[in-house]
Amino acid sequence: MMNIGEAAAASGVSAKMIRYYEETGLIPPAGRTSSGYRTYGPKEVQILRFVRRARDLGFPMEKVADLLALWRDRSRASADVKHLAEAQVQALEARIREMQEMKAALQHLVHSCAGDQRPDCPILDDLGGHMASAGLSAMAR
Amino acid sequence: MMNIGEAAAASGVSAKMIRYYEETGLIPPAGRTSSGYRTYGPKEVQILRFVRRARDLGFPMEKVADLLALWRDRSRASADVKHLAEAQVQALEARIREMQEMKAALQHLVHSCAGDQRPDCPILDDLGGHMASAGLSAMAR
DNA sequence: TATGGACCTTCCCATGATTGGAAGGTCAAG
DNA sequence: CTTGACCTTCCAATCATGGGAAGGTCCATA
Repeated sequence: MMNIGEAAAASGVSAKMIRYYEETGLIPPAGRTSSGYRTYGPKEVQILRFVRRARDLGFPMEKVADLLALWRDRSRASADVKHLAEAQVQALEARIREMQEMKAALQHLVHSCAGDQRPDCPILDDLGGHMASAGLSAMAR
Repeated sequence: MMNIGEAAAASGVSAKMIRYYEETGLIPPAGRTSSGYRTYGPKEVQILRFVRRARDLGFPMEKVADLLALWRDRSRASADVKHLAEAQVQALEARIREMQEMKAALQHLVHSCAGDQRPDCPILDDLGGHMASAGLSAMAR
């Protein structure tokens, strides 16, 4: 049995976040010693690592909760899990695409800027431009 | 002269955010009518559009403030602006790379999952795995 | 001129995930 | 027995944004 600090070190989740996950119900309340310290065993650490890894993979907390439920449910079909993961891949793809569009637009501006001592700068001209800038403005951020 | 609602419509920045930008000092305080309404002219709307566009391009607020300062400074060199924009391109590239790594890791898992009725699922196996998962865990999110 | 509705004002709250700190209790080693 | 490193709870801040309440203003129409 470990205390919260050891569990944090073993799982890669900070003690602060472990308490937060418990408070929000993502993970079940930890056991307590007679003096009130939280206790964690290997199983709990594994759950924490699960959460950590899923967060690393970009799953929002809500989806992590879904994954945890599937993980705990021995009878679930792997198709359910695969579906969640595929949705997450698509969410990542969408965000990547968005950011690539931003980058392309910005690079275009960078390339058209002399970058010397003169004050003329197409980048600022574009940013302050009088046109509606409808294209990029439509991008949800 | 427009009121805040008209300025919001003309700039694409919500009234809420206009007040917030003013409060945080990103933009100077707007003029007021005798009854306390904020007033905006074409110049102010242009500034708001500038902010909006820069945010669309992924600039964090802090960098937007830098860009605004350069914009207002008639004597600045275009190199300064270009430098900021290049840094932003690199920041975007780094984030894109991170997310592509996440996506690749997740796709790898998806491909190795049968996705049928059986409960065996490499995705969950990996997430809860006993290994340290050092590689991806090192990725800052 | 009164009234209604669409606007404005300020103020507070919530989000999501995380970090920080203060005040106080506990544990283990010296 | 003291010291320092841990633990506990509670409260606050972050960042950019949205939601809403309570109250004032503006304007068109009845």
